[in-house]
Amino acid sequence: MDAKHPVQTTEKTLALIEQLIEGGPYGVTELSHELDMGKSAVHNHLTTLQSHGYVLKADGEYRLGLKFLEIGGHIRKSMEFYEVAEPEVKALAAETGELANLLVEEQGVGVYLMRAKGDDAVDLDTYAGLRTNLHTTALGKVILANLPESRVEEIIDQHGLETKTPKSVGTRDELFDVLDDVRERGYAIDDGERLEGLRCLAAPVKASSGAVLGAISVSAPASRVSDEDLHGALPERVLSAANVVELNINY
Amino acid sequence: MDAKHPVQTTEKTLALIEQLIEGGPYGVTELSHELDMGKSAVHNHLTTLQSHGYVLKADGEYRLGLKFLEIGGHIRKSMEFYEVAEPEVKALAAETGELANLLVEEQGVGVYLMRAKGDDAVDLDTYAGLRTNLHTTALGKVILANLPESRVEEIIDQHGLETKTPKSVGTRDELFDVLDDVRERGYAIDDGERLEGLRCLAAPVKASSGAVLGAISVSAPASRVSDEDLHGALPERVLSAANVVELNINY
DNA sequence: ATAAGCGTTCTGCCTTAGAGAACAGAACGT
DNA sequence: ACGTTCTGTTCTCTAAGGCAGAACGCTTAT
Repeated sequence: MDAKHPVQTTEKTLALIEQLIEGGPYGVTELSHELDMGKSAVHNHLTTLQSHGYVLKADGEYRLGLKFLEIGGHIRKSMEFYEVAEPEVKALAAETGELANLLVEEQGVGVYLMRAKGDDAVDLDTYAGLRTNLHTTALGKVILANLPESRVEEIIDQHGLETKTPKSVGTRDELFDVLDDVRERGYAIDDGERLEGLRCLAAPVKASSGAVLGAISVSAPASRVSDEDLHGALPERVLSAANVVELNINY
Repeated sequence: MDAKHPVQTTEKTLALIEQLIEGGPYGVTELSHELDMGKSAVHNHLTTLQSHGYVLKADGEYRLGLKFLEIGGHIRKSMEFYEVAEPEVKALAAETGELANLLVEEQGVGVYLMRAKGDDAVDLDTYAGLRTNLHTTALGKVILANLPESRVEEIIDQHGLETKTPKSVGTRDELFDVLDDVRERGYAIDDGERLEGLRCLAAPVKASSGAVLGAISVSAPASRVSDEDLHGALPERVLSAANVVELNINY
């Protein structure tokens, strides 16, 4: 939703921050060209951000500081869901030896809260804070499957069904069929849809109200996950982890 | 350093964000009282932040979203030092079974980039992004010891020498004596200074230029770290980890 | 030396942020 | 059902201040 009465000055500051995220470090002149702002305006914004710790100057160039990490870390730490789930996800990674992930939905997209690597884990370039379309991962699908249908429609309308690989779900009907399966099974599977050769299994974490809080998954190369595992031992283990989190949250 | 020509509108937005960090979720009216701003101003700022994903509205209340985690994660991931050091710190935690940490200096304070927990690790409430005064931890001391003396003076002037426990260094002279020791030994020790019963050992990671990039540490309860360990096997292991990082960074 | 680049400062016009009032809706106790 | 009192949101108008553009000091290249 767009703001009815946006604070334009703030939007300029945010545009500047977004630019610094993309590339950088930047000089004042460079940024002023990039953003179509006067040099003085850019300078004023940068020094303001700097005095509050959001931006640093080194060798005459400006870049973002670690204040964003501090704020992000603080926000994550204040989430009960994260605090309860974190040890379970780590345990899951340690026991399976693979990559375990924790995802929540925010504004219709998935946000990774953390990942934990087991001894043999593949090294995807996911990281805490990374956003992903919900329909492209097992984690996302298991969340979509537990949202009201109307909300799913909203999310599709807003974010589309952009597809990463030929195997991905590409149409609305296809997605709803998949979500039906997920609901029936209780977990979601991604067999090479996001990344060729990568198998992924996700289970939902639900509050006592039935609302979905997030999802837990394990990702592993297909070579190490047999078809039997994929429908036997693995879902059992992931569902059990999700269940422990549910119990700990709902006391 | 304060901005010469601060963008006051941006400062109001930042004040609002800082307030949302502290507590929340907040309503518009509540925030307008807290920050001495009109309701319309608060509302305009909040909706502007919301439309850019920084703030979320749920049940009529506003709170910060995970965009900060995304930005922070992105910034951290783009730091070569972090990318190289991260696997070493994890290995250190796994091998020792204790808590391993990674810290960098920014604007005169220490910022934890990550922590990794071994099987027996104590659970301190540090987290990625957390800030700490440099003189209060082994990590910080090992960084101070590798900065130019003039810079150390600056940092003390700016941040003081506030002390957490009676054992901490409390005076300028005492600190410089400690830093001399650290330089001589090559690593820093914190024996219950920050937290009673907690022993901590830190080693610096330096660029080929000699500039200190950050520090690696292991924290463990005193009951599990004998005096011999503290000056024998443990520093050897931590220094080795720091050394590997140095080699990987300097190719 | 000269020039061309940078970041920073300055000034004054004119955009615009925001106080305050008005409004719509929800949540109360009566 | 009713008025009351919260809330978040919209509106208007004017004083405040953002910022374009010019000028300045500095470093680096020619």
